[in-house]
Amino acid sequence: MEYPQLKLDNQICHRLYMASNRIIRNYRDPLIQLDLTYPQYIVMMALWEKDGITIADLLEKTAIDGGAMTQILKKMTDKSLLSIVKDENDKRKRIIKLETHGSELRHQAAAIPDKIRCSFSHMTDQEAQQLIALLDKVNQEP
Amino acid sequence: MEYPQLKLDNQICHRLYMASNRIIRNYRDPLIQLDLTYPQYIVMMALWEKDGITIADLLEKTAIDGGAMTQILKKMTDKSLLSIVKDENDKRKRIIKLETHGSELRHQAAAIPDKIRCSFSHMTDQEAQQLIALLDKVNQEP
DNA sequence: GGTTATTATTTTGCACACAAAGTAAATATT
DNA sequence: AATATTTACTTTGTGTGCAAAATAATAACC
Repeated sequence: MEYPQLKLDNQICHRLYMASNRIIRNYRDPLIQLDLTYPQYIVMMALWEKDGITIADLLEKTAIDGGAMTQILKKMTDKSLLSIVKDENDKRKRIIKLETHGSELRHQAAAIPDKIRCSFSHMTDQEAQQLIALLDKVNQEP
Repeated sequence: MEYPQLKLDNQICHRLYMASNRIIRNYRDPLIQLDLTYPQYIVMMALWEKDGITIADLLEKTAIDGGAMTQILKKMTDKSLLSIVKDENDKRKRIIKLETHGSELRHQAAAIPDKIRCSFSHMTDQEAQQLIALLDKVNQEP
């Protein structure tokens, strides 16, 4: 083969692309029960961990795009999951606060089976830990 | 912590999501030189490997969404990268054929540095092979 | 203290992922 | 052979990723 680096089978990025799409797709059904999309679910997980943070903090924690975040938060506000409050100390900032409905959803989310969560029935715990470590290396890149 | 499975740090899927987005983002600049998006680049790689295949074959090889593929191929046709031909044996099928411009782009694509291609300056070859094997396990899932 | 630069967020425009519904042609059923 | 089913692909609508430009408020500078 003239250019082996152009073979799809040799491309880590294509495997990541497929794996990411596949897992998000597997989440779709359980998340529809909660009336959440996958990025909205990430926002919820960030807020369940720490409520009342700024949008900038949320962007850093979730790695969601800033432009998308505005739209996502607007939709989540419409669903009464959270509210967006001005920071009185610094009026450029917005603070995101969970509403009752958003907090309560946590218990339902915890019931999503781990098999669906990770979609790794073929994978041992050790392999999962290995995968996490390798993905962290990828995510350290600039 | 009440629900450790809801912690973002414990989520393989969130790491996959970040890693996939990051690598595709890293591809953006070199691909802009070729006037390609990342999914269009995947289609090109599939065709450079095997020209003259059907859309169904292309969908299987690339794991791109069917609805998106129609639009992607239309845009690539407009850029004279390929043409879409009816299969005379089975008129439901379409055969995708590279045009001259599409074939020639291969040499430019081969010049994209491996560091950008894989975005893994922190990663040894052995770790890359490990990651590939683990991602293949993920991609075996239903 | 007024101008400039930086930070935090929003807006806009394009491309794609996905589901669901639609179309057209081949195949299966009877 | 007429109907039904399946296959191959397209269309539509919503949500998101991304870059670039816009807005607004704070911080920095002279």
